[in-house]
Amino acid sequence: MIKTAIAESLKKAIEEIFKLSDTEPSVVESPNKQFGDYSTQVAFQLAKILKNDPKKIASDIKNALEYNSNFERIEVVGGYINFFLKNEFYHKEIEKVYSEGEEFAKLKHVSEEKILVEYVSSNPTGPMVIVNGRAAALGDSFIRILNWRGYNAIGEFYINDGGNQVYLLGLSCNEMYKKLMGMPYEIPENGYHGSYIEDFVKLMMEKSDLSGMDDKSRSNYLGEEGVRYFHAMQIKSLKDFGVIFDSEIHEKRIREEGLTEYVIKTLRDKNLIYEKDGAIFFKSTDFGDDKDRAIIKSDGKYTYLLPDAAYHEDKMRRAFDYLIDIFGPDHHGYIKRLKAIFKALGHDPDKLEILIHQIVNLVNEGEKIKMSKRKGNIITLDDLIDDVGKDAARFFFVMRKKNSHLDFDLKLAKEKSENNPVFYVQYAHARISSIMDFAYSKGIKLNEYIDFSLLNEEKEIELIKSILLLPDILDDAIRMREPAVLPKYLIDLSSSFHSFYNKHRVITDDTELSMARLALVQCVKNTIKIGLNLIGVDAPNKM
RNA sequence: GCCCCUGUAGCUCAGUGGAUAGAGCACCGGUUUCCUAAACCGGGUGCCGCAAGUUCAAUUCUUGCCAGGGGCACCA
Repeated sequence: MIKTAIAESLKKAIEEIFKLSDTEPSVVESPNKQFGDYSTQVAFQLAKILKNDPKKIASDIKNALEYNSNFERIEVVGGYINFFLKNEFYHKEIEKVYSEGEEFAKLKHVSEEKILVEYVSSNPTGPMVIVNGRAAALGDSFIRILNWRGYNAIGEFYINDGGNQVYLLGLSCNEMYKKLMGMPYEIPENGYHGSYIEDFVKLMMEKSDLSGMDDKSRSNYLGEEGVRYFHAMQIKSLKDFGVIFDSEIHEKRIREEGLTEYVIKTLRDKNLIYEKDGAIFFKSTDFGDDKDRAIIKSDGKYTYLLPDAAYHEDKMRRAFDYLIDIFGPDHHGYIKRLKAIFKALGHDPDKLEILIHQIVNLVNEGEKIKMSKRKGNIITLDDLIDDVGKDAARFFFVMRKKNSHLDFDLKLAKEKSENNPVFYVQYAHARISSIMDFAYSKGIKLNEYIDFSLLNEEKEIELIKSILLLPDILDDAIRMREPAVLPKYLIDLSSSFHSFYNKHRVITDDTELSMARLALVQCVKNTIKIGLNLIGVDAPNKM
């Protein structure tokens, strides 16, 4: 917010002196204290346009700016303009933050746009695995941040309960049933092999009499029931992970409502499909794809793309203005064809944004754990939560940028308590709670007049600066679609706090100063709590 | 063969056109009669994978190459 204010006044000054209206001056935090609090290199950019010495331009701008009472002074070094802010500026700002309390940095209605974020959407054929946890943490945090900053976003889970995998799940379960009954069996190669299949079938054998059914009806039955069972299991895991979806959409419903037929008809009317070898192909190459994609197989069954296209049609019919899909790395090749068919259906492809996150490797004792869903040796999200806790898991998943290949070291995470950043941040919060309790026991309360101008120590100003960054950080997270900036910020903020704490006492004999400092750490506490909540991590008062 | 991601300190990673490239961990030393020592303070490391190009300015953008990971269906 400070940056944009400075940028605004720069823009004004530039307009005045040089009659240039379309410059967007970038203001950055100074890399070094000797260069002030903020600085801009706009003079370098203007040098080219104005064909003049950046030094001269910088000092001209400086002269036009000096009326601003927020600045202690403005210095020109080379072509850089460095801003030194008065402490009074920070006092005013922290007072505002203080009055906002736990609503700090929260905005109302910056946009009327309805945003739909689809994420996780794992097949209901087994438990949640680790990589789903990454998608869940990423999507949920992103939605929370969007809404905190005044956007209108909801999260949705798409349940693939209408396609081939339901059939395969049924087959696999039926073969498992036969195995458990001591009959000859053969689990299909591309079927599901995990021990969770056995658990499920055993449960079903207790619940109902499967022996009276023939293979086909038993297979169908187990497939249908299995999808329900595993979906419920997944939703439960996500809930334990702090992720709750605003909406769930069933592929089955999409099919039943005739949306798939609508897609076929629309594409046929536009002459965008053709038959080849008994299958129906969509001309995705017309939209930049590498090759045309089958939407109906020669056996008459739909490929994944067709109902998914219908699902996206459904999203648009529900009057969303902007769609974001968060997919795993194995779906990157799918982006082109999905966007292609989305466009073919008459929608603006710029309204559909697809984000890809990278894989998660589990590492233990320095060795990667090889997992194979097919072979059934998987580690589930539940296992991870049991192992390292929800808070650590969520913090870690979000801490890395989505494009990084995340190595999740289980052993380290388990024994982590001493070097785990999530504890570092939570500890700062708990520590402040403790200070509040102490202050209360000394009869100091916060609801009286606070004189923030008493805060002039270097550590105090640094702490205020750090607090004031939150709105910018959240907007960065949104702009870059990268919640990762938030945990990083919280670590920095906590570090500033711990450093302040070790140098200065909050509660002293000086009541006025004690109150000002108490109010300051209250702001830190609120900021940490807000930040942690936005990534789904608890902010404990005691540790 | 084609496509995607990554390559920065011993390790894990920030840094999405600007000043001397930064944190944490690990390692060594110091700090507690005092609000939580899960903390703080001090100590040092870099052909920013390589090579060209664009630019006043490149770790950042472009291209090529090298290395690691992932993906290339009438699977989902």
